Amino acid sequence: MASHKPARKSTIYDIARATGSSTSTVSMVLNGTWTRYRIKEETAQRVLESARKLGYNVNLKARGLRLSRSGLAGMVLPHYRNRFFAGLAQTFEDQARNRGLCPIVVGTQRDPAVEISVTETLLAQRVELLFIAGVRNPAPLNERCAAAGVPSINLDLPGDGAPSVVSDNRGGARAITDVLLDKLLAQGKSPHELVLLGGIPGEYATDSRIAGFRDAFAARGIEPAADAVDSCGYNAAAARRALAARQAALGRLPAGLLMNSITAFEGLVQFTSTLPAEAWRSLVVGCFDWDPFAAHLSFDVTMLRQDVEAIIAEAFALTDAYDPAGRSVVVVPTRFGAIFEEAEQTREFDR
Amino acid sequence: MASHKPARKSTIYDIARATGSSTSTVSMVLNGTWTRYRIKEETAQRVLESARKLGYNVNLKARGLRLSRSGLAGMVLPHYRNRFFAGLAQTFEDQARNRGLCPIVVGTQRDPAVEISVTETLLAQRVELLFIAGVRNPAPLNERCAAAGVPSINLDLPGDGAPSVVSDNRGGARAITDVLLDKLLAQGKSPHELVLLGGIPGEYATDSRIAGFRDAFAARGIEPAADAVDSCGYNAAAARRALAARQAALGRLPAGLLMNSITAFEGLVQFTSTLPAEAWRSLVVGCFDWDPFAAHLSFDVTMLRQDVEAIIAEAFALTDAYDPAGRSVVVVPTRFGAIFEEAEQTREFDR
DNA sequence: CTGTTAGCGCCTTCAC
DNA sequence: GTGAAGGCGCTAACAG
Repeated sequence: MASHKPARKSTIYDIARATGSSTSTVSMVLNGTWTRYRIKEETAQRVLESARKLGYNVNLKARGLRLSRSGLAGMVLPHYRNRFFAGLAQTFEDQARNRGLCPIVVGTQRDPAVEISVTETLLAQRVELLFIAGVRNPAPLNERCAAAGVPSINLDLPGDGAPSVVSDNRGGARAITDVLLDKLLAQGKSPHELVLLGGIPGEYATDSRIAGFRDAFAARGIEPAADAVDSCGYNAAAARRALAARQAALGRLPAGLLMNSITAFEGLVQFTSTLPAEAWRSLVVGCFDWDPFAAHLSFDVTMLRQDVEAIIAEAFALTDAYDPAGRSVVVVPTRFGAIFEEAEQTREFDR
Repeated sequence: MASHKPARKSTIYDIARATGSSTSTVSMVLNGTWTRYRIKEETAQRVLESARKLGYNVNLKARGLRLSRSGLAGMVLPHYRNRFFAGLAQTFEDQARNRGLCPIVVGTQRDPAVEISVTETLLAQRVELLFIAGVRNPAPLNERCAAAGVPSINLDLPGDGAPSVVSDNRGGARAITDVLLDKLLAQGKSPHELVLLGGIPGEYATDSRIAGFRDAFAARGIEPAADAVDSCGYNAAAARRALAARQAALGRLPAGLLMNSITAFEGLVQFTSTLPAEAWRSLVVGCFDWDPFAAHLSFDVTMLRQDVEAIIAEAFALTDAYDPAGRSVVVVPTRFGAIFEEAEQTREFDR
């Protein structure tokens, strides 16, 4: 029974010929609109069966061409290597499918050239909407989408080129800083020991987090140390270097550390792994973003989690009532919790 | 300058009209084939400029329809939450782009119904090839691809429905078991203490790993303990339960543990975190798959890494010389190394 | 050197 | 109830 016809897929013409009916009849039956056109039940059955027998599969390109609707939903992100982006991709796929769209997500490696070319390809595929996450500068992408009349939404960073949905970085930073300050005080340490490490100066998320960090101090009528904020970049190596510098200057590590990304946190872990336990045992640590294993390291670490479900849901909502001229910014709360709570959540995620 | 025409994208007709030339001229110019047809330089420039001005963007659906080539490459996988799948996705995207294809990867959550529907959607989009990873049973998917005349390749599991490329699970298991046995002996412990935990009986990867595990023992003229292999499933909760049972029966944990997945390893970490350090401090642990943070837990753990680059490269090679009747299986070596080596590799991955 | 034309596979009005 | 016809945007002959 091996069908030896891999060359050409069967079309509605084939099945029209096979059933002795016309293409429009076949089309109607296949689209379920046949009841409205009172096509004979029997004809419909014949068509359906023939379609199955011929291994028919709609050509969405042709349909899309005709209907000028592709049924595609696009998303670009830098990579899948942290919980935030992996979660965004996952959730996007689920929600897109629920809406009858075919999700197509592409990683760009934070390379602006790739970002552009991917966007253009997606546009050329006629995606019906595009979500953009983790891009340094979304403006050129938004612009191309606008020119093509395709709604684009920026995730996790606001842009002037399109509506965006962002997490509440400032509020989250405020909350986690509060926790760390309390822990520090409980240890009898000075609030001035608390340091915010990592991120990029001028970048939206970093700036918001710095503001939240300061908010927490201000609420207590105090100020962070003059050198409390070091936006040394997001990666592990940079964090290691920054920590080494502090250690050299201070003769030890600061008592409290708020790391601006899971990769910066990784740098901390790498750095301390070269040190005796006494050097870091009682550190008070916080981190933006999270990782299931990080919860089990020998640190007292509080991790912040972004609500990817809410972010994607808001983004879809924005496309539903898309205003090409609108520059709205929707803010979604961040959540944080004890490390074991986070670990629990991981577990259920992976059945 | 806000273009208020989001409704209709411009087509080659628009630009033909604008430049007073014909659609074929425009098409040739836009496709770069115009030199071959000796179209006047000046005309070409005029077309190009007009295209830019009108914000023209090819409709790949129409082109695909005409050429019956979509330029799309598809991949399905369960999720992005471990290094293996995230790496596969990443590498696939890179290599697909290098070949001038637009990668489209979709997560299925290991839900067979989703797997089927995603495959059909991808086929309907006329992907030119489909890579299938982490599916319980690829046969129905392969079948649908074959019916549509689309090459499909199974990754990491062989199927009788299509060619496949798998990692050398048996060889890897053999190698890592050797390492663990040596460590155990160095501690003066019995090889019979070594346990292989996790995975699914009858599943290809699990079975190969069990075979490799036994190989390592056989090479030394010994045999694992009768209850050394416990294929309790892949998830953390199952591993926790299995460990609890061992602990109850033995009064302590076995001295050597080879975990069959990163999630099972997570179960081990969760379980030991409820125990005093003496209970696990000197455990000898190995793990299939890896995680940057896992390398920094308080365990002596050896992790196995699958070569995603090689897997994807082999898969593309198989599609190049695709034999629809072929059932070839390409085996790619696994690598493993000290935990710090792995950590190093992570770091460079994330710049 | 450039324009005309005929589809690619599908859907939808409009006759019959 | 069903068939014929037009066209979505593009490309590749084939004529000029």
